[in-house]
Amino acid sequence: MRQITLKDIASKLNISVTAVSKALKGYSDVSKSTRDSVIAMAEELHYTPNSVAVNLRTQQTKTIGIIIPSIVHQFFSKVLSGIIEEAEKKGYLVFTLQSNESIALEKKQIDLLLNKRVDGILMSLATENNDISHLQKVIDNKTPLVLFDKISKIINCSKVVIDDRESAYNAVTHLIKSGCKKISHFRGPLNPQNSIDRYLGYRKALEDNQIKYDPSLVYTCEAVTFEEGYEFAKKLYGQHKDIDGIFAVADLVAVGAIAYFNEIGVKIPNQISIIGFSNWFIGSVISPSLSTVDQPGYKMGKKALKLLFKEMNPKKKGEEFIPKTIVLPTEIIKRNSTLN
Amino acid sequence: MRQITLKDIASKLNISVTAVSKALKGYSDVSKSTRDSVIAMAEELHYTPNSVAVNLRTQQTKTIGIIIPSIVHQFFSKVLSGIIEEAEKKGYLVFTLQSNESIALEKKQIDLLLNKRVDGILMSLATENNDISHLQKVIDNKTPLVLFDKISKIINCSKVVIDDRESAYNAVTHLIKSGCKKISHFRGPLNPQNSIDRYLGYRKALEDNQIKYDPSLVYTCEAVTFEEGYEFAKKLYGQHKDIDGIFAVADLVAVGAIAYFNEIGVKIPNQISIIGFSNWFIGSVISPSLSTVDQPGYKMGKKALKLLFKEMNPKKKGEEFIPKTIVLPTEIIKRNSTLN
DNA sequence: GGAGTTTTCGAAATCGATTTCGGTAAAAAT
DNA sequence: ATTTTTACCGAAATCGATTTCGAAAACTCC
Repeated sequence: MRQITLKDIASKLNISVTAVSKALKGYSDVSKSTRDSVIAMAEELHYTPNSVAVNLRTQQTKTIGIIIPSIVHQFFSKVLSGIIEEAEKKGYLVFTLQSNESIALEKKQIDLLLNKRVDGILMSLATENNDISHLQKVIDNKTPLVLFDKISKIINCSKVVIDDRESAYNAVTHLIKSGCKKISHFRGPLNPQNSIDRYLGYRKALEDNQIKYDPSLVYTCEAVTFEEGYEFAKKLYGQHKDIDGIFAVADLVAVGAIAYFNEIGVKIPNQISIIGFSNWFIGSVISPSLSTVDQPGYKMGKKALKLLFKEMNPKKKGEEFIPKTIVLPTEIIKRNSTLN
Repeated sequence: MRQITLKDIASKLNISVTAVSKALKGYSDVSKSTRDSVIAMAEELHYTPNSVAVNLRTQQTKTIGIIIPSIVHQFFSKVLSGIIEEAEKKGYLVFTLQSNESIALEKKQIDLLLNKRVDGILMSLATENNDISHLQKVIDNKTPLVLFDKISKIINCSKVVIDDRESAYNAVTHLIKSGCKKISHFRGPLNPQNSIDRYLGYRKALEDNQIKYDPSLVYTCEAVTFEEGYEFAKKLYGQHKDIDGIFAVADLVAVGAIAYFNEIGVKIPNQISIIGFSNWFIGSVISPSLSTVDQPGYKMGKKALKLLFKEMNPKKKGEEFIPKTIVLPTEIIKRNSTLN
């Protein structure tokens, strides 16, 4: 049983394929009687247009591609979810790919998507990396591209981000306002812009509040895991019994630290306050619940897609598109791991 | 700047489109010299075949569709991740859609995927529901279909599942072996087969160990949330101070219960043992860490895809495909919320 | 009734790649 | 020298839908 085509309908009704196509698309140069019979026959045979053929003809596929470092990840899955839902509403389907933090994979995946002739591409980059030849390729290809969250500053395209520096600044300021005097930072890897910015926000907040920066209070999480949070909490507390605040680059790390302090009986937030980053679900169900910075994933996905659509369908045809960067606001979520 | 086509290469070299196509596809009836010049020119112009055209010609799109109830969900995102990676290796891209537990959306999405002429569809159903007309439509359409995890028994297609009944049986048996005498069950909603089976496994385990079933010890979680776990733990403990074991339909519910007992100072696992289901990440980082049943999401995704490919590419053409059901083994993960 | 207008229709081109089939020229065989 | 084989090439059909353009048919109007 093959798929029903226009030809099938045409031959059943003894008219031309042209007439059938026009009838179904509501052209004015078909008589009401043929239109009705065509529609009836299409209904009867359960005709659905072959989008592959339509795509070839119309030169657009009504699909977009998205590449994210990882799918099994609260934040990215939220972004993904937002994008897919929004795209579906506008009649677009989404190819999802995960780069697993590998630039080589990213390059391959870009090629796959371009081969599929997607109408646009959304990306969050693997790691902050200067090799952006594959991104340039997308742009040279005239395929609309929007980067979000983990972006590259040197590529000229639309972007949706949060202000990591300011968000971190606010988080640390919250610690200071609640009375912390000696604040440690469990930072992220050295390369990604996000973790650099959060680190810089941490330093700025100290500076603005006349707290001397002490490098021995900064630990670098390479993998950004629960275990790192736990281990660094242990190390930190071993060396600095008077520590009273920790700003972690991610909730998972913060949760690891909380686990350690719970274990050894250090009271949170009374003795040590802890604040994380991203607002993962886990932070809301542990004890004490974790104060954190809410990173609006779902919204980011929707915004990124909106930007992409704008670029895909310019108001005036042929108009040069001007890339735009949207900075989404974040919000401090005050829970029980910090004092008010 | 348009995409480069075979025509472009042909006209540059003053040969026919046919020759170019053949050269690139390694046909034997092209001379080495023309082949070389074609390949060189293709390289130079950065030619990539237009897969839309190829798809139309070859009548397959090298894409598959997947519909899951939710993306922002540990288990489903793991399945999704497994599927996408495996598909990519075989040269297929994946359209991801989420049904949000809505049958109406599921129907629309099926239509979308069929319109796109995907080569196969993978699904985990919204809720156990007897309306499977849309699934039948897929099968009538001769599009390969594989269901996983949340399946429908009445539809005749391949499936990948775990044995919920047996897994639950093992979980409850673990509680009993570790000394529990009065065991409560926080079950899932009444309709889904999964939660029915887990409930049945619970009853069977009690029965096989001569423990009388007491309906007042069973609570029904409608939304399967942390909050429900918390509330039911409170209710349960209010009425049955001598309760010593809880089997929760999902880790989230179990974690909610643990939160309550931690709050009121009831010792886990000494006074009450708790076991969950699914092995979500969260269970490994709370205190006490949660014993649970590991549900192999990543593996399930890969198996489901493998089955789908088998149906998509039968060894002998025209051979009738015989649906197959794979039951994946689960494993009890013993952590600190139960005694050994 | 003839000129002009409107309605309705379909052949053909197009999108880009693939593949069949027939044909020409050169090389090999007789 | 003639036939046969081999190597190489390209026109055309195909996949399914869309759209342009020309033409036929029906109708209006004086």
